[in-house]
Amino acid sequence: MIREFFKSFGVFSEEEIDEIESYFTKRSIKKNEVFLQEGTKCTEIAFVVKGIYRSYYTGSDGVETTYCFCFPGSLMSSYSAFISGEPSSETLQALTDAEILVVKKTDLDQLSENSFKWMHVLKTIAEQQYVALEQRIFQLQREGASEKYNTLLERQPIYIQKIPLHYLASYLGISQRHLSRIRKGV
Amino acid sequence: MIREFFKSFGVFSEEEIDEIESYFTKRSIKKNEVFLQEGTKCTEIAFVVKGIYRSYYTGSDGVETTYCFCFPGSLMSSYSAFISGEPSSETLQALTDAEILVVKKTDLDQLSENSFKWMHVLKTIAEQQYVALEQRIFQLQREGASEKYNTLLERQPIYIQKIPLHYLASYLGISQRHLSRIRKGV
DNA sequence: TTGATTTATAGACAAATGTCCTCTTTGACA
DNA sequence: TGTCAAAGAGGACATTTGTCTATAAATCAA
Repeated sequence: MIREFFKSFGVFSEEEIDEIESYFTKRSIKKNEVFLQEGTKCTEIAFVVKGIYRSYYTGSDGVETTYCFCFPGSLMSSYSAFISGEPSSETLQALTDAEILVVKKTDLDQLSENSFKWMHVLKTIAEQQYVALEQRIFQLQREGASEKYNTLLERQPIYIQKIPLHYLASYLGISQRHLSRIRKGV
Repeated sequence: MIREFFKSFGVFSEEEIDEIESYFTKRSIKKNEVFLQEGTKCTEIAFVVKGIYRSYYTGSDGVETTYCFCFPGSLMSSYSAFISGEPSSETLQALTDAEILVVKKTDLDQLSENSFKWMHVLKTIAEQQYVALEQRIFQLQREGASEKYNTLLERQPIYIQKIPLHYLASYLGISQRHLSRIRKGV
């Protein structure tokens, strides 16, 4: 799975992907355990093999807001904290028992500083992350609550099946009460 | 101004910046003129020297939503369209008489394919864009309308002075009627 | 200057959404 | 298995926000 992920960038040879794989260490995480805690630095990045993760941040009022979810086949980190080196404003927590492949940020930094291919891949990742966020901005900005839910149903039906509703509501920027209403079709 | 911009990445020599400058062509644009039209491909990127630009997209209902604003000292393009090569979903329009420095996308693509420094700079730009969007997500997701307006007042007071309110309202994802109420302090 | 357009405010009302609370179901686990 | 916590639905009501409309002020072009 991780091989396909790195192949998809279309720049690495089989041998290089062998080497890439060797940088990653397998780790198992139990439900509700935290991979990265708000306020700490992001020193490693994970590739999700199994399970679902949730990223959330805590407002000044203490309320937790769900920023996003991570599914198998994709990278997981507090990307802003990874980029900046500053303490993370997000917490990454497993919603189910999970399995990840972990790589040190220092390894990645070193690779990118010394390899054009890696620099290229990390640029591509940054761009992909940007495009994904733009889509969310469009949604948060112009859609009403029920449209948001329907868009989610269409584009990411797996979200609805696997994730507790109050997290989804928070992700969509609405209250759980209201999401319940929407689901009822009112 | 554009020299400072490229110097800020900390990788280019004075001579290289001379060369970079030579890729850019000056262009004047009148108020309300369009730099990039929704549905067309993004073949050039601009550095804003003077004036304010607005990026907006049109929903299936025909309503225009303001995605962001561009001020002097920063790059302007439909970044998603620039990345993907697909037709832009945004229109870039001058809100005032403006002056920009334009570079061809093909030039930039060629530079990044052949230069580690450029690849590095473009990666950095992508990351900066990501971080800025994340901040907006946080705001759109968890803040109420009046908080959004106050945050805007604090962080980007220049927005409020220079930009018509209905664009600001659209940018914040609220109606102009409501923004007017908020300003009145109700 | 004059007239037209844009910009900002605001009243009245309807619709959307949030808060607080309760109840039922489900699932985890001791 | 029994108990407890988590998850989801929903009633009642308050608040927020949107829509439609009108008006005044500001801006701009002829």
